[in-house]
Amino acid sequence: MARLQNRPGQGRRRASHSMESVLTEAVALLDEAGPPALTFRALAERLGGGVASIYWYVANKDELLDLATDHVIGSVLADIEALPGSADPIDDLRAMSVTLFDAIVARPWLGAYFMRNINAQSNSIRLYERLGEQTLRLDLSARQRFHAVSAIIGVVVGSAVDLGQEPPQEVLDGAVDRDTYLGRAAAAWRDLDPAAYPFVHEIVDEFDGHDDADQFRSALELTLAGLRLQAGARVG
Amino acid sequence: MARLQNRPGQGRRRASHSMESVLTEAVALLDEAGPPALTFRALAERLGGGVASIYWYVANKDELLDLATDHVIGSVLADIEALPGSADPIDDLRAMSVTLFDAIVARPWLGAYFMRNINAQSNSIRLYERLGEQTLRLDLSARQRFHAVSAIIGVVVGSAVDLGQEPPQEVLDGAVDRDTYLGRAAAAWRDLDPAAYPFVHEIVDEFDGHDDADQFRSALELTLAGLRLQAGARVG
DNA sequence: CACCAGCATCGAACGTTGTTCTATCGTACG
DNA sequence: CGTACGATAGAACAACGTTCGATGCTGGTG
Repeated sequence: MARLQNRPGQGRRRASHSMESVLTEAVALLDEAGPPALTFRALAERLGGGVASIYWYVANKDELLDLATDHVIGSVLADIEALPGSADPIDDLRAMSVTLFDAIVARPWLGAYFMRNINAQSNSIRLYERLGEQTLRLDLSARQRFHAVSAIIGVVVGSAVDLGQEPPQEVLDGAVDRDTYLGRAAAAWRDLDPAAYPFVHEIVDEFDGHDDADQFRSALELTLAGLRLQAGARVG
Repeated sequence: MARLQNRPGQGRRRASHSMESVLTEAVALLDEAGPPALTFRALAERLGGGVASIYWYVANKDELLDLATDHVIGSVLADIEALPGSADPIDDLRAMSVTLFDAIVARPWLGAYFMRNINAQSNSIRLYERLGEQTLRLDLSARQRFHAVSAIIGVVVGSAVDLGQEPPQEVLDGAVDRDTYLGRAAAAWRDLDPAAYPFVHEIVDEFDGHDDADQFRSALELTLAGLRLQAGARVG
């Protein structure tokens, strides 16, 4: 079987990548169509190269996801470090959390992969550090500080996972938009027996057309209120 | 090509399943070796039947996961409904949350699939209802109740996702146990520059050998404290 | 200038997965 | 006895992650 390419001036160019370009295109694929769209073949085509070449930069798909996640966490970290800062550490914690949450809203796939990076990848650790430094300004024990940061990240990720897993494929395809999808679920809830499901009927109007950001902010405020109480209780 | 089976008294028996057995075996596979172990072929072999037969019971793998999740949520729901109940709705919320968390600790795969079922599957909706009914005993607006339940579930799932995603394969293989894995991460943290990472150094001893249950309980207490404050503030 | 080492790239192949197609079995009912 | 239908199953397909072996390119050395 004769090789057809490899003619000097005419043949197909070899692609030349870089770690940067690999991660950038990987993120682009994730942004455009979610995790299922990130395949080695799709990524290779986007880079104009072969499938196996990607393995020179990453050991496997898990590492690719880890690095891609940390790549965008880097820009989130830059946003967080650019925040003005205030006299109240809890206000700063809120601002940082909202920044992180907004980033996950913009990139729903981020929520699922963010947490497993915190212990390992550099930008994620720095983000963890920045959150934690605010707790150093509060009168807490080391254990309380550790738990406080875990709680805040838990709230962010918990809310993010909630909204990140919602689209059941038809929303992503654009066939059904998010509001009508939520409305459909709300309609099913309204069909439930009001006697057996008093709470669901109580809040179905709130659920219908609710804003995820409001939901997150409320959860965050509960945790921050508890934290402020905990810090205050220690002083007096 | 002659068919070899189908001899009357001797041939290989046809398998006869049921929705129950399919879900039970699917859960068993998930319990034994996690999500990667749940394949249609492995499930079919366990059921003693063919691969395609499973598709008579479920439309696709997503539905299989949804139903398997709701299947075990059913037993969690039974545990929750068997709880004694108290005069304080927040105490009841805590007891329910801990029950749910314990179930996810016992089945780490549950955390990843639990949330996307809440809007659709029957047992998950009932669980949502039971949590929500406790908020009906608090002096809150409908919106506050909706957000409170979302916040609590967010805390549970956020903590659960944290501990559910930790094992990076070597822990599951049994090659490395969880404590030495955490210790390894802690050692890496200790190598960081103390001047650049003051918070990480402050809490690394807490992180090393920490108990996930403590971490969850602390996060839950913060949210419940905030909730109690919110309910109390409305009365006076 | 020729040559070589090693970095970087690539096509092709392998094994496994979810899913579908089509054929078949077995039983309850007329 | 036969027929319709609930239920089962083997084989095949496309897509995926991953590996293998071979090849191109480039900078330094003789």
